[in-house]
Amino acid sequence: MLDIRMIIEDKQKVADALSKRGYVADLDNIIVLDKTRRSIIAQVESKKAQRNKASEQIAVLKRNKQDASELIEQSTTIGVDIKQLDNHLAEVEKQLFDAVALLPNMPDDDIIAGDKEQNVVLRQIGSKPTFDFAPKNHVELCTALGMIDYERGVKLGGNGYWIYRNKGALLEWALLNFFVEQHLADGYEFILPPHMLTYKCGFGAGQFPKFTDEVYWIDGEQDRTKGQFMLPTAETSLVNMYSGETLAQKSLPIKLFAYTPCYRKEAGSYRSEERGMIRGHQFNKVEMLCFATPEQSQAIFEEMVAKAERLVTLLGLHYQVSKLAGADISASMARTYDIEVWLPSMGIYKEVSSVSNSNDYQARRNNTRYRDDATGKPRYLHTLNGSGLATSRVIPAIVEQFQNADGSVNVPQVLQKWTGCAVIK
RNA sequence: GGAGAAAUACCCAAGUGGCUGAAGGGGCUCCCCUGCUAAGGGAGUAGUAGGUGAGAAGCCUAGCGAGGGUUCAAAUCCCUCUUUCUCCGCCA
Repeated sequence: MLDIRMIIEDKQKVADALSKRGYVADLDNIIVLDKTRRSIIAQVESKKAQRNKASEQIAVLKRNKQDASELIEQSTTIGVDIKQLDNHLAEVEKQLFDAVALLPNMPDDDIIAGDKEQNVVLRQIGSKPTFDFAPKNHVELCTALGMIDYERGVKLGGNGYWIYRNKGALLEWALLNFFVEQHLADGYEFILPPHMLTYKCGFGAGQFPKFTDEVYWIDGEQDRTKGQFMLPTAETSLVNMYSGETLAQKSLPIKLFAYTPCYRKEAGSYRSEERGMIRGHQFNKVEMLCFATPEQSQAIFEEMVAKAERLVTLLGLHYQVSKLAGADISASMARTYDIEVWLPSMGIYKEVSSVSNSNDYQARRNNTRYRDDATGKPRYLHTLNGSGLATSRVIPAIVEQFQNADGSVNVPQVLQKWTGCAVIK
């Protein structure tokens, strides 16, 4: 949610920032609605002041057993006007709110305009592995090694589901353990949230109303605002943990991480290059989420990027870090860096972590504030999130980058204490 | 799933239609008094959101779990919802 005041005071700045996404906003409509809103408020409030005065006088008269019928009549008339104006006001406010809620976040100043093609690779770590044999893709490898059962997964869950088995399940679990261990070492708090969330969470995270139909609803067919949906990422739950609250400044930054499966419809997104575990309806992810003051937030962002990078580095994977261009940043975010691992079979770098700063966009939507020590006033805080990491993208990278000529796969050293083996064959 | 009870400020709590934006207590902040393992006295203590202002000045509006309604007037009466507690049922 953007600040309406900012839209009114500096329309051009907002329009320019949004245009970096290729987003054309009807800000004039918002400004007109706000003007209307103010004028109605001025009217209805002066009427209410009148009525309050009359009520006071009526009370005095009644106490003195005097006749108040004239004032009561007056007050009745005022009441009719108030009701009318209030109804009109509610209508205008809803229109205004909906219009502003639809606007995406403003990319930070240093974010460049344009789509994916404008993304900038900040750094590449490690190098592409070379093979003196014909490398296989992760679907072949995982199937042959009995790690993933794609066919029976479809039997159970339908298209887009798989089963982790045997060493595959062990490797998955090892990754999760590894991530948890690392985040705990950094002092992040471990959270296991509910997987089914209320509409408000989706709105607060900035995913609704735009993506309302891209999550799984378990009820609320008639009225989505009363239903529950399966979370598409732990961010949706974590970012709403303190909604409606005003935190003490000294409690910030708050650093959390959660493990949850993520449930996504991913309707129409299947491409042959996304076979296997690249895009499923359910995948495991560890998510980091921080609440920070505006002053802290940039440093926290860098910290989270560094944390995600360290996980990939410790696994020994070759990866790169991309700074996303305006149109590639999701709607709620002002800045996003992707960490992308090399997938030999596809010849591309695929995202395993996306670290973003929402600034106060989400906090405005879910009303999360902190009390500023200097002014004593509440202020919206900043929310940051980042995967750390999504396992469904990491396992393909591991099996493909660490495969041997005989079809076996080397297990990253840091995971071996959980897998109990150095090679999966 | 059913029945009942409750929700008031940092905490406890009074308040069944009008001088209640809210008694009283605790806590906290400040001041005064007194020297001794602390006590007493006094003052302050609804934050917030919104409108109008140059304005963290005034003035106004809203705000007693949330949302509606009745009324000239609602913390107080009515309806719906949420949460908590108690009891009953269900529990792969």
